[in-house]
Amino acid sequence: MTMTPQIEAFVYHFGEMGSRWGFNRTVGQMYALIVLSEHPLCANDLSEALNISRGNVSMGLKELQSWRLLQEKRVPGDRKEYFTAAGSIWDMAIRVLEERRRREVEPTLSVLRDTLLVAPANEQEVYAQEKMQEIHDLLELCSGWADELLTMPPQKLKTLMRLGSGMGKVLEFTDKLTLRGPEN
Amino acid sequence: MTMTPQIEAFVYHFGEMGSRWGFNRTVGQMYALIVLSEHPLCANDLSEALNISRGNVSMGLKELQSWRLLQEKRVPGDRKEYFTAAGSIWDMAIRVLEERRRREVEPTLSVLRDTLLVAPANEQEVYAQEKMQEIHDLLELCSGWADELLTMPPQKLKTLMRLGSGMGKVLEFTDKLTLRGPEN
DNA sequence: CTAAGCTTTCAATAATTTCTGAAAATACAG
DNA sequence: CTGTATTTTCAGAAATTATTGAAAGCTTAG
Repeated sequence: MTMTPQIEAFVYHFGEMGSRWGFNRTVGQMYALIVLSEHPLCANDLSEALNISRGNVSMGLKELQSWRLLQEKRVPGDRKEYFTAAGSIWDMAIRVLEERRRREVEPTLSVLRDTLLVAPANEQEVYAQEKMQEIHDLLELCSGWADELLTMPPQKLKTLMRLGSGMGKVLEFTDKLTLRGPEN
Repeated sequence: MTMTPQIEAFVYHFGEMGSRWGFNRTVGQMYALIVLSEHPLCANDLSEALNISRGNVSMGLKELQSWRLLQEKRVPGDRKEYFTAAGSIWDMAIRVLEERRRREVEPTLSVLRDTLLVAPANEQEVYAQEKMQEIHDLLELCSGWADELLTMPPQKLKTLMRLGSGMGKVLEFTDKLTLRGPEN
């Protein structure tokens, strides 16, 4: 397992970005390499290609699996476990978003809900609760919308995204509908 | 400056989540406290309330300003600088998203564009480039869509988000339109 | 059952990030 | 200007996070 300079460039870049996506450098590198490899890779391949210890690879694989990003492959007569990326690039994006919502947004919503149940004890808390309510409502709105989008068939979602500025027009139309709808 | 237990709970929680949003614990705490405070806070208020050094506060404020999240207030006859949150909660969300796209997605797109300009040198790179092209296209689609959404008047965006499952129906309608449109 | 081939675990260590506090720089009232 | 209040900077310390590697734990072919 050796990486070509091109592949190496992307793998290292993705490693740097990794922390932004919720995992650390080596986990990012591992995933990038797996995604770019046509054939399944085993732990040793990763360890050698990325120059990281076998133990680190093991932990990284566990992490990637907790994100449901890997597909395990077994080769008959070979005891090693091999891995490829689970699903398409689109699937990967959806899984990362789902998982991040679960890990980042839900806990915050939970804290906010708890806090908002308690009556404000003074002037200061009245204001703070107003703000927390706003944050709560915004997060809940976004979270619900994300749900909606993520469960949509990918093809439909792509259509929606490609609508571009057309979306404004569509909205003017639906605006009129929802004003007469059950909510509002 | 003392925090009530309620406010403290949220401030600390937001500190923990902070790293997910692109800044560190104390910067997250500082921002949460500023958002929840009705009155402008100065560096000393933050330093005392959060038990962090004056120097740390100074760096944190600089960081928050680079995200365009603070509004500076000056009190006549007082040399200190005071800060409040810039804009509404909604504005804050939009700024964080804008900034994150700039800091996280753009660099990746740039690396991908560069890499995709070079002809694949072998079998392995042919496959890798296919995948990188897919990633590039997805990122660009999302990035362009985010642009669209973020420049939309907030009221319109809220309407769109509240559409919920109605969006599927709207899409079936627009599907027919775009099939006849200039693209596709 | 046994032993070889892999994987996992985890204490120790390394690397990175964050934080402090004192000194330097800046801003401003008088 | 001057003197003081305030902010910024940054080298070193502390805290956190990531990584290693050796030992223990599985798994499976024979």
